[in-house]
Amino acid sequence: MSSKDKREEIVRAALELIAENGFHGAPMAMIADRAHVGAGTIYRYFENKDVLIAELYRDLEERIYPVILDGYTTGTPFRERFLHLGAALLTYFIENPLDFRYLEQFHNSPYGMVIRRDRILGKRDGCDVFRELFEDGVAQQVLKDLPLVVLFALAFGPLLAVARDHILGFVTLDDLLIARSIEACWDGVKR
Amino acid sequence: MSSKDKREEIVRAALELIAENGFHGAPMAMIADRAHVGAGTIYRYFENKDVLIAELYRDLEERIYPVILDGYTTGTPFRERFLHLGAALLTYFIENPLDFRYLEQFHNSPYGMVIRRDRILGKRDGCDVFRELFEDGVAQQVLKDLPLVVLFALAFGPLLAVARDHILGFVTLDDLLIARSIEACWDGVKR
DNA sequence: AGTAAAAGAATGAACATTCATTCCTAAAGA
DNA sequence: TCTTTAGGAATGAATGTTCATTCTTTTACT
Repeated sequence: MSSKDKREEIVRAALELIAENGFHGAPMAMIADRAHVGAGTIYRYFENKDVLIAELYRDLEERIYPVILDGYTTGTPFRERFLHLGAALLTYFIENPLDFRYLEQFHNSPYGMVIRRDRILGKRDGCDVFRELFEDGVAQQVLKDLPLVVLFALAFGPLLAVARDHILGFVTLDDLLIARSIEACWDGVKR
Repeated sequence: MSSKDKREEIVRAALELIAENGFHGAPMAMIADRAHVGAGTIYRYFENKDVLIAELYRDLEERIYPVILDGYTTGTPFRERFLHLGAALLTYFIENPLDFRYLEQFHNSPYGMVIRRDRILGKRDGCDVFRELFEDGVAQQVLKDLPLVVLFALAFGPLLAVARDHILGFVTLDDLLIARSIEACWDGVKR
């Protein structure tokens, strides 16, 4: 197994275990076992568990980003752009439940809070399509006249909640339900 | 200190620490310290940590319930009832951030999942105002024709997201913003 | 005094991390 | 070509720490 593959095995194993059982249901020894790797080997690739968790998050973001931007064009009307991103995101989560669950874990942890805080209070990074889109929507007066943060909450809150319910098996979303859910998110933020 | 008080001190300390630092940032010894109680004493009141966590949750529900039902009447039009419950809930969370944070922790843990599953997939208990309200709204055709679970997600998703952002200090909600946020939730679910 | 409650030190299990050792590969020497 | 040998990679047992829980001692009440 190449060095690259080994790193990927570790990342995959960690993602699975953390998504399924949370950070504390994923001891390093268990991650090592599932990756078919010695416990010490993980530390050749990641300084410690926190670093592993953080890099996992970055890997994930990089994987998601191109997928939801596929077919996204800044030229189309605002509503269409919104619906595109929403549907793409929701679809991605439904097709990659482990990714979703990992992100949720990460989000609700001290690690995630810091990132969220940085992102919301200014610090720019790759993931600014959403910010740009929403700022645009406010400027064009197609969105409600509310603080950006609130608009984010109104749009992503229900989206994530719906995704969670699907992934936990409380409801089964087909393409129609996905589209109608995103429309509902739109109804929440549109002026 | 009476036996009742001691139990309450333990509950209060546990709530604070868990809300602030998560389940794993709240070791029993620390809870004991903050409650001005010996570590062993906790075990006179709660069989183990899991039981403490679960009872804390039940205590919390019992405290919230009467507050949000205050002034709620089944006679008024659907929209009003929805707005009342939404605003009451959001206001409660904003006034009791520790309660909110604890509930979030609980929600995103194995403990909470089980409860959620039971509640959604039938098993009735005290907290059925919401279910009744929503079933009513579907029957009256004032709500979108979507599965109940999805309607819940559309209504509570943004509400909780907004509460979180306020409590984490990403935005400051005043009465107007609260009202407008709930209105937006309403826009999301109304037909 | 006798009993129940409280305290906090002791225990042992779980875990992240380290490190002495083994394994593998590939270059060097014959 | 075959053998030796260095150097990095991998391993997993050992370590030290953190915690929930238990146990023994101390305190307070009747």
